[in-house]
Amino acid sequence: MSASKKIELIEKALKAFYAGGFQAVGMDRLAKETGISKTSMYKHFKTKEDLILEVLNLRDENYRSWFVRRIEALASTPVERLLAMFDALDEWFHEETYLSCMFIRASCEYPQSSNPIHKISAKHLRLLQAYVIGLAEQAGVKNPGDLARQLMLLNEGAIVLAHIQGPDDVARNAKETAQILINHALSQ
Amino acid sequence: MSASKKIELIEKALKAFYAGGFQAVGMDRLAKETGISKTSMYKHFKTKEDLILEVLNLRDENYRSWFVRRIEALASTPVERLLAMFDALDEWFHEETYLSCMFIRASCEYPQSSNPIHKISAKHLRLLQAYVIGLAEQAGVKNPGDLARQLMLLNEGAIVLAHIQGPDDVARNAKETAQILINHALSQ
DNA sequence: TATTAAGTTGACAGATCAGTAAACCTTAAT
DNA sequence: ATTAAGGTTTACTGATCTGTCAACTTAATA
Repeated sequence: MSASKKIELIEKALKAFYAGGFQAVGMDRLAKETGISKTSMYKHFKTKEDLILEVLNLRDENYRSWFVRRIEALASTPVERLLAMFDALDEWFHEETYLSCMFIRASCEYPQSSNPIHKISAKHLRLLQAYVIGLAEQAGVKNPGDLARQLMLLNEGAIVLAHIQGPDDVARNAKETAQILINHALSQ
Repeated sequence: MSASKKIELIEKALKAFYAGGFQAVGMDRLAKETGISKTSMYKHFKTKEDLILEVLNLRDENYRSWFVRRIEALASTPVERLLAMFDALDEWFHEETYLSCMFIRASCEYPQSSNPIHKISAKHLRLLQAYVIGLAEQAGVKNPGDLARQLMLLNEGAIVLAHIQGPDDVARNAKETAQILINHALSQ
């Protein structure tokens, strides 16, 4: 399979799995929706699970890249950036296709922590948290690790609530909550 | 099907679906694991989805009942109870079988908000939030709704992080974060 | 132009899926 | 002892699942 065809497959698979679910979308349906034959798919992916893993890797890279760039576009200082996290989330929540975070979805469909699909979800969260710790350090708070963990709680909670209850107000509430926590962290 | 057999089926189905996933666990496997024949199951449940809905209803009742009783056992005053939410969560997170919240799991496997399974997840969250608003009101904060939403963000965030990253420290971090938010709410 | 590489099509194997049915068994009630 | 109710066993239908294969088509390359 040519490299460009492979990327095309992964991108299309990402959309299909996100919209329909990893288990609900089978390889026959995936072939129909992507326009790529099963034989081609199995030329480059040993199994369906291998494809899912590549899909999650691509999603991780794309999401974190977007997230960082979006935050940097929305705010200039580290403190403002910590808050801008939630502005970025708000944009994402209000996308018509929003259906929670692909990694939460993956870890729910494959709940055992030993599962490679689940492990990628854990890695994704570690990388996100590392970024937030970085912002918290730049913001000059006394305990950047603590603040980062607090904001991660809000981040993940907002993602879930926006999906289950609808996107309105969730990110705004999370941002207001973050403001309180950041103010508190700065006053230590 | 006798009423007691039906409850037994729902309870055993709850365990099987929680451990393995709603879609991954089929009706044949469910029959093997519950010791109840498929013919019996279909005498009382028109479809697999009907069974899942009953499972979620039972889980909702059981969980909220346990949650309220556990919090009341752990703390006496409304403020302490708001914090004790996270002590209760901590106990749950450290159960060996812990695999996130069944409603987050359900909404991830059935992500479309029009799906009845997804709707039950939304209802569960509304009921939980109503309870927390009640505690916040009793605690005498100026904006109980705001505080309740903040604590729900922590609640859902903690549930997800405990599942994906492991249970250690998650509920404790959430409790410390809640303390900050409660103190802030009380000082308004 | 011939050859090679990459991809498609349609069929297949073996398994599992949700749901149904007939025949049978067990238990409870009369 | 008989009957009714409730449940089980086994097989079934039609569909879908993952993954593979042979034959074919299209594109790229020498």
